[in-house]
Amino acid sequence: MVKRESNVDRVYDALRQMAVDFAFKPDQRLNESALAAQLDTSRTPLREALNRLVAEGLLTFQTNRGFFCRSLTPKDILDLYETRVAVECEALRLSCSRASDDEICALEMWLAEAEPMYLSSEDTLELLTLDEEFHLRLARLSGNNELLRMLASVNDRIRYIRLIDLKNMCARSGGDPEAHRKIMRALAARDAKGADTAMRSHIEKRREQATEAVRIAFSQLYVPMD
Amino acid sequence: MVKRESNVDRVYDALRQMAVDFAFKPDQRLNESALAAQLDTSRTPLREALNRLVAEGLLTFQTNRGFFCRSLTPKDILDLYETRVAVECEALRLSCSRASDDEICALEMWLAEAEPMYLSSEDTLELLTLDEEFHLRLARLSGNNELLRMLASVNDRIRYIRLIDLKNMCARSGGDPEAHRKIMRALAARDAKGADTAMRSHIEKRREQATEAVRIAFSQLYVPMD
DNA sequence: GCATTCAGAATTGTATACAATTTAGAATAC
DNA sequence: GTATTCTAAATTGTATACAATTCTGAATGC
Repeated sequence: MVKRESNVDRVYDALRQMAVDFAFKPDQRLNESALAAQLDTSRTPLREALNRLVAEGLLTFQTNRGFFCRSLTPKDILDLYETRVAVECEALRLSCSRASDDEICALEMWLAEAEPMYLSSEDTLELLTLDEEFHLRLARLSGNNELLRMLASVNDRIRYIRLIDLKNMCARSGGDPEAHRKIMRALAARDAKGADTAMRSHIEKRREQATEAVRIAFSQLYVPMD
Repeated sequence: MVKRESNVDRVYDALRQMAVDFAFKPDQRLNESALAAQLDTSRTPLREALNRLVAEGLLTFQTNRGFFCRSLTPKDILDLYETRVAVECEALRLSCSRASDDEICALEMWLAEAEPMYLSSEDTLELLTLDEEFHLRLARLSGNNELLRMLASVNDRIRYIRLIDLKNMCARSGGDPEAHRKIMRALAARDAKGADTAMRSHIEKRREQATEAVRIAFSQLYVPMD
């Protein structure tokens, strides 16, 4: 057998993508043999990858019953949004005193370039990707890799929820394209307190809308024939 | 073969304990066959458990080379302490508005009971456990399970560093037993701002001392014959 | 001495086999 | 019709085998 690159990593990446991109339904049980066949590997490396995803919180596991797509209760969603606040606000605070003018300027330019797309795009998934990228780039300015890692992890876990939220937001165009600029202005002014306030209210607003969007989506599940 | 409980979980717990309790030296390569024999299992479930620990950040993995005990650079330590600030301060902020008087009272009583031990104990490991428990109990008052989980994860990863720190602190009795009470007083008064300040300065002081302690410990490595 | 080469040993990567357990569904009783 | 029991099928749990790769250390050349 000839091998050039890591198979487990490939399987892990593929599974992670599937989990994040809603290929599994909440609470769905994953069939190991079927998944292994689909990813052209055997159950041994597959299970190693699945175990990583359990540790990351994307899947759950029950002895003798297997791996399941993790579902989120409203409480879970609240907890995760609060965690986002903790991570992003602290990262922003650090960025205010650490990021160089050049780095801030570069992010402002990226934002200016992305904004037209953000305002015009019809593709909800693309919007979500843009939004996530802004927040990740912002967090990266803190220079703290752990905070960045945690933000990425939280993002992955609420991605499904945020997509529902954005779909809803597009429909009624209730988004606030100013929010990101406001955060950037405070950062550029090295105004840690103002940045904290702007970030908090931005995430909080998104959380409220997401909760509402999820409520609507759930209610629609009960009248699926329209 | 008769089985009553999960083997992978048992192996995972054992490995985690070993990793947290310094059974592996930094950057040490773990021998799968030896570990499997030691834990009385085979390599298949062992590797599943090891993969979980990689996802948690306690170990690292290199294709075709295996699993390694993760070592921490000074930068890593700084990042982790900053993450602690982010998580604990936000949890405390939430606790200030959410925790019931009864819960706060119960934690104050626990602290009062633990303090004599904290002041007198010679056992550094016991001190560390007490300190970790206070911080975890405090974070639990936020009602946010994700923040709690993250704090536990960070604690596990800097446990080795904190032990070095505490050993050093005991030697020169430079600890501040007032710090925890101060945080509790602000919490009881529902003073979110004061609590934030107290927590920040507490963790920051510990971080500085830990960095110093690690520096001393490292320097001692170069003169090991005394 | 120091670097390089190259078997052989040790170790990791993973497919497979089979035991243990759970699940699904038919048969039965009420 | 509903609940219960039981058997067969499906699925998970893990030990093992062997291929692929890396590591070790002796032999060689400079």
